[in-house]
Amino acid sequence: MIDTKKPRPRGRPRRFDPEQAVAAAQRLFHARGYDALSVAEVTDALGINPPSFYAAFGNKMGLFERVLDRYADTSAIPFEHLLRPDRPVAEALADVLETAARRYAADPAATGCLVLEGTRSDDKQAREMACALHRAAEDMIRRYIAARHPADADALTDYVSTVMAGMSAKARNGHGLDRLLATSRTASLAIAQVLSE
Amino acid sequence: MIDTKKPRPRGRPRRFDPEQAVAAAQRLFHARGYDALSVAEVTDALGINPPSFYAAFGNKMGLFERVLDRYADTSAIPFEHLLRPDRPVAEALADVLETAARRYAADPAATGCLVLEGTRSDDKQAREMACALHRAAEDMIRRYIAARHPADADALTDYVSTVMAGMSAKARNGHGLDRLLATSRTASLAIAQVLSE
DNA sequence: GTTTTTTTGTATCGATCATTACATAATACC
DNA sequence: GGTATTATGTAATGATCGATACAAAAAAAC
Repeated sequence: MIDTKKPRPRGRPRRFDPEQAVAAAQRLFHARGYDALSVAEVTDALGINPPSFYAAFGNKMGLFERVLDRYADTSAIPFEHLLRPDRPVAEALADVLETAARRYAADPAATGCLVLEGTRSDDKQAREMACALHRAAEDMIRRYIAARHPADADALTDYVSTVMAGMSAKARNGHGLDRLLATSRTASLAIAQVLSE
Repeated sequence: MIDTKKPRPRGRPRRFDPEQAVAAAQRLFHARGYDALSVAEVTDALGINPPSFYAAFGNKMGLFERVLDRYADTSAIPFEHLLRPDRPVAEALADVLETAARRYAADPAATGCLVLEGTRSDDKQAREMACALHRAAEDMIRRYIAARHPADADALTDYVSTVMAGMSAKARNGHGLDRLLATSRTASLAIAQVLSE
């Protein structure tokens, strides 16, 4: 049995758990967006004062970075699981869109995709951080398509990415699970048609 | 010949033309978005002081309302012209998407759709004002489809609207005319397939 | 020329934003 | 117990936001 309890650090102990705070902040950022969510709202929700916040996370961007990393680990679309080489490409991409529809509507208080919404923030740093994650996801899709349909990879990746961005926007404008699912299925028709040529 | 020059009003004359100011503000709002654009930037760009601004437009929302109306008149997609009963529905909808792609990429300094971006503002009033225009456009599309394909009207309207929202987002994230056009054409494949059943 | 009306320029308002100075409290180390 | 270390609570910082108070200026009306 390995010693799991870490030795207490030197100074005064924290009155809050940073990991738990990141989890709570993820819900807030997802619900309200990076720009609209103020540090004051975060500290109020966490029951802490600004100095504790800044000591733990540096600044608003620092917390958002932690939140994006956590989102990628816990709530983002599992591309590695969906984009498997042992299934038809069209089927895998349709599954991506359907999964996106389900996630974007899963929590009515935090609709859409945190990353996709982040790519449209007014804050340059937050935007570029979200764009980096977004680009990584797009690259996975592009490489997956290119392995078997290299000629269609770029255009189809743009299409899938555009539909996902649209579905995230629609989810935030009130489209529920049923409408998003129907849209994802309609969108998948185009994918099948492109890849059947 | 009718008297075209209006009689000079009573008090001190304005040093700027409100119509011209709305046109300039349209470019600013389109380029930066409702939330990110400050009144100070507007007054600086117009070369006027805040009191002149508020006397002419009431407040930031008042100017945005004028801008949205002007956008609907001058820069929005001409649905009345595209959605004609004398052409195939699939062709008309594909034309809508292609026209959207062209408009969203037309001005590199003001990409995407002013209305669609407005529907995602953090300001409730601005958002609802843009949503009203957006809803009107969606209703036109829905009625046009329903006239000949009533069973597909709702789902297909959602799909077209989602693709447009996605293309607007992509335009703002750097997609140029070529990529948007390719995406619109891919998206149209699904429309044709749905309506050919 | 005086009055009335409207816009202008200057200067500022209170609210909110992200962030921090500073003294105190709570812990480990010696 | 004394000291070093870290987090805390109170209170405030400068910046920016949308919006205004107020008096002077510029025109028409009389």
